Amino acid sequence: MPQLNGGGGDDLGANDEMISFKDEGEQEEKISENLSAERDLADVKSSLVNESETNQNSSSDSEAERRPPPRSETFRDKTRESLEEAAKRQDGGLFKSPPYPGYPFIMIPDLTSPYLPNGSLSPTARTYLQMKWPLLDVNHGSLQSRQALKDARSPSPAHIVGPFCLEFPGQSDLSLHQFQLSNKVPVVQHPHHVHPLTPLITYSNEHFTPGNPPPHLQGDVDPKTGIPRPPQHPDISPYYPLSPGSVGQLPHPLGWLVPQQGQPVYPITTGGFRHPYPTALTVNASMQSFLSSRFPHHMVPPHHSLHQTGIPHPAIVTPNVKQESSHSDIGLNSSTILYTLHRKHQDSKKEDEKKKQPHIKKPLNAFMLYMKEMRAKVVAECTLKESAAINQILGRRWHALTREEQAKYYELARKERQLHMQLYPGWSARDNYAGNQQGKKKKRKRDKQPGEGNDLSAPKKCRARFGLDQQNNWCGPCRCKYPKEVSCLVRA
DNA sequence: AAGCCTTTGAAGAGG
DNA sequence: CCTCTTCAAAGGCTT
Repeated sequence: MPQLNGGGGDDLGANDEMISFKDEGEQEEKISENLSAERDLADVKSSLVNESETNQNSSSDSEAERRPPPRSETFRDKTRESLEEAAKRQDGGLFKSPPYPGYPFIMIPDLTSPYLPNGSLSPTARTYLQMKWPLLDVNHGSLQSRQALKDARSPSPAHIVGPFCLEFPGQSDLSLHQFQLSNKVPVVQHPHHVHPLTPLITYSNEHFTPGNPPPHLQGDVDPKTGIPRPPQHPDISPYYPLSPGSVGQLPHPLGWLVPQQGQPVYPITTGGFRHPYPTALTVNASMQSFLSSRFPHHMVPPHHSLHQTGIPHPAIVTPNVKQESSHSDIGLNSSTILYTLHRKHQDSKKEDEKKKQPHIKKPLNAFMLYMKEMRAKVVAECTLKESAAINQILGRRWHALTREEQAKYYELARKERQLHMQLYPGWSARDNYAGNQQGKKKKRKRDKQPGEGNDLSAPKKCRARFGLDQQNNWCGPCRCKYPKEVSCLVRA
């Protein structure tokens, strides 16, 4: 695969790798898809959203707007400007300008909302703060915040309904939540699997501005473990566990806006607890020390698995421990957890001794990084929860990205691989193959042949074969047009 | 409980 | 070199 020339310069090296197509049908489909998907989306939107909504939502980075050939002053530019301006007003420069001018995931809270009297935090901003920094006391869970939400959604389009995902790329999270609230969809679906303290950030060191962390983050305490953490190595991947202090020092220009996954790309398995909100409730300091002492070879892989910072690399996953990360653990008292872990540890001790090598996961590729970042947003926008469907949407959006936008992720992935190589010099992807994994069953071979029909890939084939213009030639399932198609693929 | 589904990309295996 | 396969994430669904 082509690699970005890691060198500075631009993402020119990414040109060759931007969009690769596997076969003609696919290519044909993709091309037509790229050209029509947005149109389809627009159709669906327009049929569902009234004009005022549309206008309101038009302040977005919608895919259609993202790539207008003559790009004088795009919407994003405007929104970015307004964002910067608002950020300056609000935080005196806390929020820096985006490192990626074309950053596609700007979700602008309505900073000019009428609900921002006297310069106080707007409800939208409160929502974001709550989402991103739940430790902040921003009317957390209070009636006030709910009222704020309620107020903010007052103009929500109650008429908008749909079993499938409505793609409103530029829609702010809050507005999307408004949609869902108005659609009687379970309350605010803010990204549950987003760790609010580990926003997706770039590798660029320039974002690691040494400064005083926010008061609530003072002391660089791991939100998961509750224990202090050593300073971050400047080279460490931002996808690796970040101390909240670091995060606090990371004024990712859009960090509070970006819908990120809370987990690092390599989910830290501190004590095996892997929860969307791994706060001190999940693992406290004593728990951490217990785990450290009780699971030395579990959690402390060979020397190379510890980054020079002393932070275990998140790519290291010990399957047994991961099993223990059941969400059901939440709510158990510490002694119960300790006992359970102890017993499980006893049970798996022998097995662990056999396989001393921890499972080092593959570094994430560009698309995986993109998915990781955008999944929460798509989930929030959709009523869909099934990852297969979500991934389809993400795949489309991936192709809809501009080269610059994709290049960002290719670059991130490249650095991810570099760091991975440095951390695990002897590691090979082969190590993770099922054949080399003890106790791990080999996945079923997916022998999908191109000619196969009647499978879930059929819609693709019809679309690729006949194109969107000749949908009358499509088979039944294939007529389920995007984005309905996605829901069609989801077995109800 | 384990595996599937679904996406893209990286990397290994094999011809 | 080319093609095929596996795995990385995710979580609901299926077996």
